[in-house]
Amino acid sequence: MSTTKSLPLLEPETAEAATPCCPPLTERTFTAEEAERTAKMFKALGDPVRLRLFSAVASHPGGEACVCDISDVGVSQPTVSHHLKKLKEAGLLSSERRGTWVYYRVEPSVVTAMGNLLAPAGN
Amino acid sequence: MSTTKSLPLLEPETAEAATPCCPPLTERTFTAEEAERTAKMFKALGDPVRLRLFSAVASHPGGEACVCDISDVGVSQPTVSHHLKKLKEAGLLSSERRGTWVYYRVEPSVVTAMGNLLAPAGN
DNA sequence: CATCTATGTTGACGTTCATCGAATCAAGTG
DNA sequence: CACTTGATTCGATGAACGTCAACATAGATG
Repeated sequence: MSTTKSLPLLEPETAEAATPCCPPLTERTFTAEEAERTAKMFKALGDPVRLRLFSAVASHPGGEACVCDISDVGVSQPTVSHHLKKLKEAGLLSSERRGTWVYYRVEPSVVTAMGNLLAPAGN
Repeated sequence: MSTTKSLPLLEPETAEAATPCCPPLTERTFTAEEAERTAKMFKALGDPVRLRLFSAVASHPGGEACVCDISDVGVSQPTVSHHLKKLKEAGLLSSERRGTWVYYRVEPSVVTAMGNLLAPAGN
């Protein structure tokens, strides 16, 4: 697909977006690059369908769920797959195939890092 | 249109997006409506320019800043104004005019609520 | 091998979004 | 009054996004 020049720097799909990134939003003004990277994570949760899919996975026992368990969000199967991919690219989910089914799992460190961006200790 | 700004809840139309909303994402699957509402807040931070503006305000002494102090993000003045409005509509910022300048301030309760969505106590 | 089921991928389509320039308005200052 | 800061509007443009239908793939099973 070769994304074009919209990203000056790296964008190896799944991995880089997951890097812990930045200090709390309250600590200092973000640089353009930090903002670019962090915005991707927020944007990933900025869609209702993705938010539902994410909370479905996150609230499943063990923090993981089969696609078949969570795909009842009112959109077609390819659309579900598309959104899960986005969440994966943002580093919020990881996936693993086990036999017939594919399981998605929450990446707790990334989610916690996002939380700390917003609610640093004692704020 | 500034009615007495004694307390931090917002204009009629902007109020909905600001309501604290939902349980932690890990607690249970979001309903469509909850997802719709919550996604708006994440989407508001899902843009690099808005993220920079927000962190600029949040990191200013006192959690508030004049537009003139933060508008150096590489986009035109109407665009800055546009993004600040979006952040306001999402409930993340509030604004107040003092003399010549307009000051934007972080709404800590809303930001904290967002943080708790992601990082509930002890997770 | 043939076939079924569960997912991922592709390509297209319409919609929303970010951005701009330029103009204009509103509020406040001196 | 002129000047400044910031918000608002308008039209326009290109990019990004959400969605689906159709196709492709991987594993299980017959």
